[in-house]
Amino acid sequence: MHDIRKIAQDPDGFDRSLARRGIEQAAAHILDVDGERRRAITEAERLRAERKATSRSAGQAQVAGDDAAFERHRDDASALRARIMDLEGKIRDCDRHLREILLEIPNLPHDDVPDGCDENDNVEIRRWGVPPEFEFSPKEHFEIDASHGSMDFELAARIAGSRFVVLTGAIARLHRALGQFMLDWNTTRNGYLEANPPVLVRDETMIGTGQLPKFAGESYRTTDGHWLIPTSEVSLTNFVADTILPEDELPQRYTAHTLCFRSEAGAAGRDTAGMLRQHQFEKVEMVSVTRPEDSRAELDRMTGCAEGILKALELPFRTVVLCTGDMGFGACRTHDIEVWLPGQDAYREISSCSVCDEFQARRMNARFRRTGGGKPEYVHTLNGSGLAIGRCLIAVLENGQRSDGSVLLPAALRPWLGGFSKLTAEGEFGG
RNA sequence: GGAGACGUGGCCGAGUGGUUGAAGGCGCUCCCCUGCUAAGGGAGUAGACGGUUUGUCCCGUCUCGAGGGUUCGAAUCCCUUCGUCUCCGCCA
Repeated sequence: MHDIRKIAQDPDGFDRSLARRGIEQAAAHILDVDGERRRAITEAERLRAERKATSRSAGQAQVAGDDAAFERHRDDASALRARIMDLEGKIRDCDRHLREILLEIPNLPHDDVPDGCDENDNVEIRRWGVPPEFEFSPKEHFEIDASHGSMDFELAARIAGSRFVVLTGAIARLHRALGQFMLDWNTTRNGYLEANPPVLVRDETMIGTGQLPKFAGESYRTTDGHWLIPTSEVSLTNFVADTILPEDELPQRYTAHTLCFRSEAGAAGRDTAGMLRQHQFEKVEMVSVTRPEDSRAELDRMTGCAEGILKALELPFRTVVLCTGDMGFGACRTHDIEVWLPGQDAYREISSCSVCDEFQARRMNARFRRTGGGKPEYVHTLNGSGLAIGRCLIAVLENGQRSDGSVLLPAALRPWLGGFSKLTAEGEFGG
């Protein structure tokens, strides 16, 4: 959500920033409605002050036993009432209208974010690792012998439909190990506080992080009105909703391992094979809440945390800055980390780290107060995957595959795999 | 799911229609006194919005979980909603 005062200071700049994201101009309309609202407020407040004094006089007259004066004051106040209610209705309409407009306008990109339309215009900022060489044609994760019998899409389709999978045996355990490994890594090395939050949330929570009102179709809703979170960014970031934090409690860093649910509306035909894109998946998330002056550095820190996990797992990756056209609704700047998938011969997104500045904080009313005192200021919020677990499983399988159908597993996972470091072609642990 | 109770400022806690933005206590900040610790005295201590100003000054309005309503006037009455707690039922 944007600050109307900032829009008023530089309406053209606001519209220019929107244009970079391909959004048509909005400042003039917003300021029109706001002007109308202000005029109504000023007038209503004037009348209310008058009514207040008149009502007080009526009360005093009644106590004094002056019936004539009481009735006169009462009637005067009564006459003001209709005019005030009229204006209050107008103010409500303006507020509602403004809110509707503002809630649907995306965040503005930072100046140094590259312009562009889609993922083709994203800018690579670094690579790590070397894609492995294979003396055979590397397979996709679901084709590899080691995973073949333990990754059942037909069974999942029978019980749940498309875009689900049933994992069994060693693959299921490997998947679980990845989640545990990442969560432990984030708490012990990256300074995040582990949290286990609700995955069903209310409307306001989804509005706070920006999923609602505009993207209702991308998430699932229960019959009693709850939403299934598409990412635990929603739950974790809203920890600070409606609070005023002391400055010395910033930054706050949370991590969680949760299920995530996405309807994948509009993704028909994309990534239909395998478990790259599912309605239900697991993700370890990182969320930071910082002072405004610290958020940009926090984004680099967070990106580094996510990259560190891939390094520990010895998975080659590249990091890109999303262009203005490819950024999410609430972000000012986003770093995507793309892991190398030999089976696809491509880098694919496995983490997305974004700084939202005060965009989400305004929506959820999350503020802090400087140690020296003063007015509360909005915090800055950041979120990033650390990492998407299902996709990480894919990367581990595809990068570790060998010609005999077995898979070498990253050494870092051994403590979470009972000491094993290999999947046999039969899908059993070994080594 | 059934029955009931409750939601007041950083915290505790008064207050059932008229100068109550809100007694009192605690905490915190500043000052005074006392002259190591302790104790005592005084002052201050919410947010949002609008106007004014652009001087971190002033004025006004709103906010007693939230949103509506009744009334000349509501923290106080009514409705809706969210949350908390207790008892019963059910349940991983």
